[in-house]
Amino acid sequence: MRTPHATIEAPPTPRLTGTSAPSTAGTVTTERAPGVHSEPSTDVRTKSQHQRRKRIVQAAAALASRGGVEAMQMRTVAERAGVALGTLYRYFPSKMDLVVAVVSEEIELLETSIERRPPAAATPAGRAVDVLMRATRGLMREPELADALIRSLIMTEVETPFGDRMAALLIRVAGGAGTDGPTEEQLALAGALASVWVHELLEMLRGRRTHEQVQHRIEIAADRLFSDFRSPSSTAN
Amino acid sequence: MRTPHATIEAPPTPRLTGTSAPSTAGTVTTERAPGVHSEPSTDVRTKSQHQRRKRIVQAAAALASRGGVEAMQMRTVAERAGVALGTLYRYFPSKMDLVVAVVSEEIELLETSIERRPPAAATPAGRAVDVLMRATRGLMREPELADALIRSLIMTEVETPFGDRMAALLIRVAGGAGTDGPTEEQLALAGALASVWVHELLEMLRGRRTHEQVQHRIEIAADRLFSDFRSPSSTAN
DNA sequence: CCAGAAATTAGAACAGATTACAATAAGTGT
DNA sequence: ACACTTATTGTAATCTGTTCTAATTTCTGG
Repeated sequence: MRTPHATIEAPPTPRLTGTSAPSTAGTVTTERAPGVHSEPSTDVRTKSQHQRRKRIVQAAAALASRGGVEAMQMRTVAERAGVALGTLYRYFPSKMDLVVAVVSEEIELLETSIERRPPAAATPAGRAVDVLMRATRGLMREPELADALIRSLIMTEVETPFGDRMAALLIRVAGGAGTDGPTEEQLALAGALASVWVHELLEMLRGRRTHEQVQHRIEIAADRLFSDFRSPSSTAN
Repeated sequence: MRTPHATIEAPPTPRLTGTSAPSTAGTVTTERAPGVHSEPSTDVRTKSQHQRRKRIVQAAAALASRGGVEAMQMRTVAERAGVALGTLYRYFPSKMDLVVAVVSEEIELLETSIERRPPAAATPAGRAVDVLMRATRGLMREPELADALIRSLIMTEVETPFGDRMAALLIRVAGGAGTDGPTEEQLALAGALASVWVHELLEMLRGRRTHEQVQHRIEIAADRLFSDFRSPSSTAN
């Protein structure tokens, strides 16, 4: 038998030598290595490891853009990235971890895009819808990839900053968080909207919704969920 | 290469001989066999097929209750159900189909339970929360199973009556549908609540939410989403 | 009860993810 | 430069879902 998942010691290096860990955002295998102090964050042993990781994620994304997860086979990824299969597994303990890494990049792209051109709608709900639909369009440009990513994210044991991250983003654009961060309730509502979005996205990927239907449904949900979010004025803190 | 999934002809028998199909609710392989007339519903060739199917689903559920999907291996299921691997695959073209079948049973149980003891809360939202939390408790009795099922459902290519079914149930208990069925908007709202529930359930399974937190979040969402559902009175049709 | 159609079976075969391992290359501290 | 720890590489092996096949059994309609 074999360990199904989780509870693996630490990523690549993190032994007591305090050397490093190639992984940056991925490799979130559910358990922290006990006794191992902090994490020098993006602390990678060498630059070549950074690049190696990058090559891997890149190769993975490229492959996934084509035939989806199916096409993104570990052997192929390793080959394309120019690393040995074992190495690939050292960086990403499972295919899911790799997928998560790919997604993380996508989200970062979205966040950047939002910063560059913030949603302009008048109401908090409107702005939230804006963001979600922008994300939707972005993802739907590569349906195979989107499908693979979304599903994998939902499936995985791996820590998924996804929902929380999207929720935080929504609160931000809706203009919700006071100086001491968002309310419990706001988090709940934003989280709810995020999960509705994910669900609609999945339905769209399954071909059971058109872009319009998705937008409509998200609008309906957003209107209700974000109705008493702070209006665009009253920036009291 | 091999066909990844979907678009398989018809379940077990459905050729032109109009014989039958062992499968009852599962086996939703994304495509109907073209040209094949209606479906005599629960029309199974023989009773033994009914039983065989039952044994299979039963075995699958039992296994999943233990180690989750991981433990529910096709070979093992076949063995436990006392059928050949090939037969298992004839009944359920893929593991997902089998999982769907297992879930269907669970949902049926819930529906029955709801009928037997309808939610008593005063508001539509309250009743919806009642139902969802009851479902949650039921599922959480077998965490491994629940986890396996929920995830698999989200992952699969297979038709998932899940969301829609739960949405329908919610509308029913909330007292929403007029004679000509629920509104588009009601469907959207109930669907939204259902997806929030699924998400929270997942988070709970991941150990990131307590039962209370889930309830709280669902209440918050339900209050907003079901606020203008028909009040408990005015049963005009 | 017989002939043909469909189902079931046992078991081999295949595919892709994951693991194991021995040999070699790199990086580090002194 | 040396000894030592950690990474990387190749490659074989393992595990599990899925497919295939030939032989056998079960049905169904006369």
